[in-house]
Amino acid sequence: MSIGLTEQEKVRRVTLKRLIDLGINPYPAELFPINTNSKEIKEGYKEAENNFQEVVVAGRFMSKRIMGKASFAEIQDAYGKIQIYINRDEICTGEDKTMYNDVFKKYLDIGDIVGVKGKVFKTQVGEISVHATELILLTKSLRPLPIVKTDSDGKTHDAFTDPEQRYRQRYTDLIVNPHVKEAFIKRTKLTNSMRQFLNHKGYLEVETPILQPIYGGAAARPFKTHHNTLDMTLYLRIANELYLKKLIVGGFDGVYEFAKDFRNEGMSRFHNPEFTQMELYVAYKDYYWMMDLVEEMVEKIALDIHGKTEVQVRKNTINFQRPWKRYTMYEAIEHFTGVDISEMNEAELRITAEKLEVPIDETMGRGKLIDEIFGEKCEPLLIQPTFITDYPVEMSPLAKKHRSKEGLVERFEAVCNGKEICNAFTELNDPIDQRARFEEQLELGKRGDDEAMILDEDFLRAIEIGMPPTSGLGIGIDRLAMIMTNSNSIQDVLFFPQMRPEKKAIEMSDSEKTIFEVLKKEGNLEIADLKEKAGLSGKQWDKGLKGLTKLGLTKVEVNGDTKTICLK
RNA sequence: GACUCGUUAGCUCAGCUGGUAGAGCACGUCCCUUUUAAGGAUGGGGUCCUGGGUUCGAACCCCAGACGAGUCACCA
Repeated sequence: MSIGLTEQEKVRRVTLKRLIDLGINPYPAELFPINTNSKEIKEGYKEAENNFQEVVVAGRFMSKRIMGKASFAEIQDAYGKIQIYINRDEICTGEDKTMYNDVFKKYLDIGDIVGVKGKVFKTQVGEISVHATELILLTKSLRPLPIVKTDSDGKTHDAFTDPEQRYRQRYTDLIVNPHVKEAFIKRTKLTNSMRQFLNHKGYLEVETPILQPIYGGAAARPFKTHHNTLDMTLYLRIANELYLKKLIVGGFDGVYEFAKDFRNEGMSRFHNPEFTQMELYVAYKDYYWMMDLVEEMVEKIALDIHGKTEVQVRKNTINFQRPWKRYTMYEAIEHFTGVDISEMNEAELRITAEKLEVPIDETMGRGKLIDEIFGEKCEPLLIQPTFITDYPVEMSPLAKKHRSKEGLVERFEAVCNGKEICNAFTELNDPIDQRARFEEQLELGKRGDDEAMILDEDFLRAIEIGMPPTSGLGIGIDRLAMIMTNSNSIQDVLFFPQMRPEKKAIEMSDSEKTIFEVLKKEGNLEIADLKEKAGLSGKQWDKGLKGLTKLGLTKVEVNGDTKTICLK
C-alpha cells in the first residue's frame, strides 16, 4: 500500500476494494431519492398514527453498535442524527447474508455516507428509529473521523477541540461539533434579517468593485495586486464607501452592499485580513435618522435570531431593545472619568491623558488624544448597546462638520460588549471642504502615516456634480455575528479563517537525501562503504538509513558477512 | 511585534528524578436478536513538531526554529 498512510487509512482502502469486488459502487452517480430527514421524522412521528412508514433518508454514518444479527447505527444528516435499526434477515432476505455480515458489519465505516429505506418505529428504550429494509452506500469515506461521544449525563467525551485543526479542517469541525453549525446558521440568519429589513425599506442592494485602482473610504493598509492586460496596480478594497456615494450622486436614494473588505494589517481574535461589512447610504437623511435605523434594525435581528432582544455574551446579558443610550464623546468621557474635556486644548488634554494613565505619544493631535482617552477609559465599559456621537474632525475626513459644534463632525459609532459594531456619519457633501480634508490627509501621509487616505479625483468630481445630503453607515457583520452567537473569536464566525500555510507533508530529510543521492550515483554499496561516502555523523547516518528503509526506498541484502544496501 | 502556555497513536489525553512509549475511544479478528459513551475476549497501530547540543542513554534537560492558543501592543 502507499507510503504515508496510517493503518486505519490502509484498512479503509482495502475495504473499498472489497466493496468494488462485490459489485458495489462506492461513489454512485445517480441521485438518491430522499423523501424526509432526521428532523421531520423526530418531530412528526406519532406511534399511534403509524406514520412515516416508507421513508428514504440519507446521511453520514456516525456510530455502529452490532449485536449479532441485529444492529443499531446512527446517521447524521443536515438537521441532526437519527438511529437506524438493522436486522440481518430483513436486509438479506435470501440465503446470502453477505450484505449484512460483510458489507454492513465490516465494510461500512463511521464517516461513510449511506442511504436508508425503511419504516419509522420506537425502540424499547423509546428512541425514534428507522427500521431499515434497504441500505445503500452513497460515498465511502477513506479517512477516520474523530469520534465525539456524549454520555447519558450529557457529558462530552473526546471532543474535537484543537482550534488549529478545527479551523484548518472546518468540514470535520462541522461534522462532529453540532454547535459550530448552529453558529454559522445564526450568522446567515443575521444577514438574511438585515437584508430583508433593508429591502423592506426599499433600498437597492448593489455590487461595487473589489479591485480598485485607488483604495479609499477608510484608513488602512491595502493588499496590492497587478492586472496584466492593463499593466496596472490594483488594490483589494478596504471599504466601498466612495463607490456607494457615487451611486447616490447618480440618483439612487438608498443603496447598500454586503462587502468583503480586505485590510493588510494585524490579525487577532477581532481581526481577519478579509472581513464583511454592510454599508448603507440613504439620501436626504442625517446621522440622527441613521441612529434610529440602526436601533430598529439590530433589535429586529436579535428578535429574528433569538426570539427576544436579550442576547447572552459570556457573563453579560446584552439587551438590544430600543432605545439605546446615547452619549456624545465628551459626555461619555465625563461620565466614565469625571473629567469635562470639552473646552480643553491640546496641552490640557495631554495632561489629562497622563493623569488618567492613558498611554499617549508626541505625535498625537487633539482628536487622537480624545480618541485614546475614550478608547482606553470608556469603550471597554460600554457593554449595553450605546451610541457615541460627535467625533473630532481630524479623524473623520468623510464626515460632515457638526451643524453647531465647532471642531466636531456628525458621526456616531455604536459600541456593544466593549467593541465598536458600527460607524456612521452625516456624509460630507461639500466638495470644497472634502478636497481640503483630503489634502490634510495627504499631509499626514507625507509625515509618514501609512494609513492616511489618498486623494480620489473621481470621487471629488462626483461630489462636485452634487451629492444630496446623505447619511451613511458601515456595520461590521463579523463583530455583530460574534455577539449574536456568543463567540469569543472572529475565527468562530468565519468558515475559513486565514491561517498560516500548513506544514508540508513528510519529505526526505537532509540525511536521507544525502544517502539516497550516493546510492543513486554509485549503485548498491556495501554498508561501511556507503557510510563513508555519505560522510554523515553517526547520528545522522543512523537516522537517515533507518528513515529510507522505513519509507520503503532501500533494503538491506545480507550475503554471508557482507551487508549491501540496495535501492528498491 | 512582546510575553506566557502548548505540540506524544486517527481523536482526547497520561507519561514521576533522563533508563525499552501508555490509557480510553477509534481500527483488525472472534462472541452476542431492541442497544445507546452497548458489552465481552483478543490483536495491530508512534518522525513523542523540526534541527542542533549535553549525556553511556533524551518524549523529558539546554539552544534555535515551525505551528497553534491566550494576554498585551498595533488597529478610525
